[in-house]
Amino acid sequence: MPELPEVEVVRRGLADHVLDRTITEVSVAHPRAVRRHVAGAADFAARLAGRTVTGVRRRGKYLWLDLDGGSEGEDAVLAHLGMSGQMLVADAGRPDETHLRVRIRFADDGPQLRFVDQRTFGGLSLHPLVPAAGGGVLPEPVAHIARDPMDPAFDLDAAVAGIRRRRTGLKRALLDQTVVSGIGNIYADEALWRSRLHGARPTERLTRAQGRAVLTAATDVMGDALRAGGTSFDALYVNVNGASGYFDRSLAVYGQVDRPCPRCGTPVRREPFMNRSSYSCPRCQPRPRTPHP
DNA sequence: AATGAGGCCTGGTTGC
DNA sequence: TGCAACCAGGCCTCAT
Repeated sequence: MPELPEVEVVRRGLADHVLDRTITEVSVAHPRAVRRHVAGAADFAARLAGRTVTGVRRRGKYLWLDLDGGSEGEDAVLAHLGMSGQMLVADAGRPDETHLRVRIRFADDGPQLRFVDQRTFGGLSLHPLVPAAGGGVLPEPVAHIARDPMDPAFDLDAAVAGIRRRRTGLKRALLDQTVVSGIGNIYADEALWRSRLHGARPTERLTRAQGRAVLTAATDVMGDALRAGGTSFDALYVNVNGASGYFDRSLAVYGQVDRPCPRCGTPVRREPFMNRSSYSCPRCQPRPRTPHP
C-alpha cells in the first residue's frame, strides 16, 4: 500500500522531525526487520550510534536517511516500508506499539523514531552511498531503481521507450521498478483507468502517445494522492504522526468492484492478476483482442 | 538475457 | 461457533 505518495508523505514527516538530529542508541526488537543489513542487528545498531542525520531522501518507494561521515564514511540508513511498515515519531513515554521492530533514540532526548511493521516485508539497513548512473549518489541497493515521475530529472520519453522495449503486459511494465519507480498496484490501476487502457495490453503494441498518456496519468494521480496525504485503507499506512491519508475516497476503480465507473457508470470489474487483483472499467478499458498472458 | 512464478509475513474476513 | 482457507502485495530469489 505504501507507494510513491505514501512514502513521500513519510519522507516529508521525517525531514521535519529527524533532520540534523544525532542518534545515540538503536535497539532492534525483531531481527527480520534488519535482515537486509547482512552484518546483523548488533552491527546495525553500533554503526548508527553517534551519527547525525544530514538528509532525508527518496527514490520510488525507497526512503533513506543520509548520515554524516563519522568514522565510517558517508552512508545512509535505507528504509523500505514493504506492505505495512511505518516510521513513527513518538515521545519516549508512549507505550510500545505491538509490532515495534526498531527504535532509534536521539541525543536531544526529543521524540524517538520507531519502525513499526506488522508483516515485516519492509526493513532497515545501512549502506554506503555510491555514484548513480544518472548522477548523484544512492544507497547501493537502490542503484538499479529507475527515477520516479516526481524526480526533477525524470525523463518521460525515456520511460515510455523503456516500457515499449519490454515484451510483457502494460501493467506488469508499470510495476517494474527498473523501468519507472514508485508505481504499485493501486496507482497502476488508477493510471490505466485515467488513460483508458487495459493492463493486459501488450507493450509492443503500445503507441508512444499511449505510453505518454499512461505515465502522465500515473504522475497526475500520484500527485493528487500526495496532496490528500496518501491512500489508507486501514491503520496500516499512516504518516509519522500516525494519521491516515484520505485519497482512498478518490479512487476510481481500485478496490471498487461492482461500484459504478465514475466516468460511464458501468460496474467496475475485478480480474485476477499475478495472484492478486486488478480493477478496471469494462467499458472504458476493453480487454485487448490479443492480451498478454 | 529477459521474463515470470513462488515465497516471505500477519491479521482481518469469509465460508463451511 | 470454531476453525481453516483466503486475501492484501512489494520485492527478492530462482527457474525457464
